[in-house]
Amino acid sequence: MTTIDALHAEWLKNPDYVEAYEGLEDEFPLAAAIIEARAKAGLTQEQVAERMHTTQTVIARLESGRSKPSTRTLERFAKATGAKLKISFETPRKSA
Amino acid sequence: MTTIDALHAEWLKNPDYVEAYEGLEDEFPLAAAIIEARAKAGLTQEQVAERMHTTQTVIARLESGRSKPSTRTLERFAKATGAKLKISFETPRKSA
DNA sequence: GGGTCACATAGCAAAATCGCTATGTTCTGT
DNA sequence: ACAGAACATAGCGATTTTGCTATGTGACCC
Repeated sequence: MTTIDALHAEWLKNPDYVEAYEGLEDEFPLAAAIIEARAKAGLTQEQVAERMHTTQTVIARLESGRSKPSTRTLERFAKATGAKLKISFETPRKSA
Repeated sequence: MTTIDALHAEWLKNPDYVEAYEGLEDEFPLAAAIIEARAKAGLTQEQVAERMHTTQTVIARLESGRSKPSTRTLERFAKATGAKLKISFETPRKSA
């Protein structure tokens, strides 16, 4: 476990987050994915913001689901959290 | 096979598209995904544009990879092609 | 209580995407 | 060669996201 993980483990495993995006994943699946990605990275909003060269406000807005971010922003967020952005279009069965 | 599929099958299975995004999927994976989604839907750029209440120009710009579309646009595109937008953050192994 | 940390919200200027028209290119069929 | 279809590109106003500061809330520790 890295130092960062250890330091933030307390509030990361806090059920607050679980609750938070359990309610969100229906309404704002993107926001939920963002929250989860940051949680997995073990970073605070401000730390992610730093790595994106922006402010904590922006991250909060992303996680609130009150914005339709561009792929430019999503890419930067992915890099900041050490993740890889994956956008795909799932085509449902067209059978009977 | 629907009527639309039949009508457009000719140029849809045309290797042009395969070539096109085979070169793109490295540089512009999103553009490639968009092209593929439209191909699977069997629609022309103009038809997709209509369903998105926009113009053919916009679709061309999306598929060219010269834009960083917002998730609002991606959602509309997904609906237009009968697909489901899926955005996720893939977290790589952090093991040795 | 006082202080700090993490996160949320408000509001506005700057920058980006979006929507649109006009026009060009390539291919196909006649 | 001509006409039409499908797609690409240029350019510009309109709408949206972005970036920022200021401020508020709740939790934790001293």
